[in-house]
Amino acid sequence: MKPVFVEEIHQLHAELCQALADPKRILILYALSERPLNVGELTELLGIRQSNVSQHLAVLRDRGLVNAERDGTNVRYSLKYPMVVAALDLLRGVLRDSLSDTRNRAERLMEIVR
Amino acid sequence: MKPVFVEEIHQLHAELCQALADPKRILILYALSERPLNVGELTELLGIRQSNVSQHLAVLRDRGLVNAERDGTNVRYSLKYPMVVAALDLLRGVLRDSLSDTRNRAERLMEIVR
DNA sequence: TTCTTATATTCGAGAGATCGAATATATCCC
DNA sequence: GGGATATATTCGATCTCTCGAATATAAGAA
Repeated sequence: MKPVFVEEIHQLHAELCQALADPKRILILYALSERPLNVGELTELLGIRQSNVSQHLAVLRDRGLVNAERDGTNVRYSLKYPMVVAALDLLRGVLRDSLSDTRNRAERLMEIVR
Repeated sequence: MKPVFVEEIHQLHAELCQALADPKRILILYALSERPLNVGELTELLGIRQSNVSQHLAVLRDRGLVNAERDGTNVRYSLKYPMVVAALDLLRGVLRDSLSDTRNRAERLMEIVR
């Protein structure tokens, strides 16, 4: 495998992470991990403009992370790879540890300052 | 827990993902998962400017993903949470599946077009 | 066809990310 | 102290992201 392809893999890998790098898209993915939802339901859930929801869904579609199935006038979105949510869960664990570390460090510093 | 805090968690979660959303930072994290490295070694590995490496390391530091330990004139960086690389591995798996799906779809389409 | 509802796309403004170049800081050695 | 090396930061240009507003498309009902 040529180095140029290796770099392209890392680019795609980064673009996948980029798709997760927005709080609303994270919410969308977690919601879809429960059950498929159409755009209207997601719009109500997120409490933002419908066009904005569609824009975020377009990002997730571009990255191949969701399926879109038209059902009459609705479009039903579903999660394509549950592993994405597993990855998000791992990162949430990292976040928890990181916050805990930060808090403990702050507490130690407070002891010294007191 | 108040809704405002829930939203802040999703914001932090997204910021964590954002830290992974760059090919060079992904390479840095994978390299550090093998062993701690100093800035010079990372610069050589990535083949980019030293200032750029420092900038990427600053992002990872800000998000609390790496430790930086000064050793004389060098600074040794190490991975703080191996789970981050586990999450990257999961996403790489998703990427592989996604590419495989795309290829298979293209093959089926070629059958029809032929 | 026209009307209505659901969803998608386009556009432009503002915010944010990335880079190289230049400069600053920190440590060590003399 | 001064000089050398390693790393960090700042600055400005360019690019990308996100949003709301407006508009476009698609399907169904009348």
